[in-house]
Amino acid sequence: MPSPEAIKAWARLMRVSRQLVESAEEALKAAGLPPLAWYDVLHEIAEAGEGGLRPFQLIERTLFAQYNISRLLARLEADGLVEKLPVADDGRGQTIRITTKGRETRRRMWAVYGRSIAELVGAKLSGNELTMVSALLGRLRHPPIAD
Amino acid sequence: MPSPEAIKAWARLMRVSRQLVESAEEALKAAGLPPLAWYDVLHEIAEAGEGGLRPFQLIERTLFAQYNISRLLARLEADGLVEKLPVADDGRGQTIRITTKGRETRRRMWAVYGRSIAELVGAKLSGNELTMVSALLGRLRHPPIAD
DNA sequence: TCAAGCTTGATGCAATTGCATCTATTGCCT
DNA sequence: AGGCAATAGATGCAATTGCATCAAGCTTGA
Repeated sequence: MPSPEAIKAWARLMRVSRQLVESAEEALKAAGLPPLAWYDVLHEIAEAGEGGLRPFQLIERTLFAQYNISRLLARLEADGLVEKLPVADDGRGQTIRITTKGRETRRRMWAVYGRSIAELVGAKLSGNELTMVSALLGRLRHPPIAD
Repeated sequence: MPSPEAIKAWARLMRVSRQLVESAEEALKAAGLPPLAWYDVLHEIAEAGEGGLRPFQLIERTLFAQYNISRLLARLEADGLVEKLPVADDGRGQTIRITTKGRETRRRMWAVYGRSIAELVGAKLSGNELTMVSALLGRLRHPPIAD
């Protein structure tokens, strides 16, 4: 039902993305660092700055399931990378803020993760090509993004 | 360390691929069908035809870990979708062959999976654009593929 | 020929994921 | 106010994944 071109693009996307994730994950593990998922979350929380983020905002920004975020945050907290603060005007919620140790871990992860990105992607395509890939993939997003 | 273009392309790739997998997986589940991984394996085994495939060949073709293939095959066999045959000249190995029921399941999965591909990818980009995506992603593969 | 090492595939156990459900609040509607 | 649906987050339990290791069979080389 899909065109041969669509099937090929899909297959490439599946294979390449799995391969890249695996490589990056492997590099992190080899450096004795936590998995990619931790970076994603630490990144979002760090971006949020002093104000921190609510878990449900994290769910919107990343693509993790609710229970996944809940437990991931528990692990991050147990490791002292983030702290959970009660929210003044909502007794159910909490605000997650990154700690100094969390920032440090994120920094060390980026040293490895960033290098992986540079090697696996940055070194393989020109700036123009990278921009083109981004634009095309942006149209596959939901919702689509042009930029 | 990576250029902003590389980071953006990477981020897009990560997000889009996760989103697409999730959508396809959801469609299969909604249709009461097995997960994507089963399709991948059934596909490879079906391609191999009467001769079947050895598990280690499956590992080369897909990106699954050895233990993953081992258990996935056990589940497929338990469901009667594949059969394991002893190999004449290698007492350790086995040959995996798809059964009629397996072919039927693969067919029903493709009806749903193929539609997902058509909707999620085929409908979003032109044939030219799809070919371009494939070519660019092909260069990110390991080993890189031009075609 | 036979010991050492490699390949093929399975498996015990811990960690993670997925699913369903639960508790505690909050917001809304009457 | 009072009840009822919706939201925020946690969690028990089953299934899956990851890691390490194992067993069995092959291969090679002295």
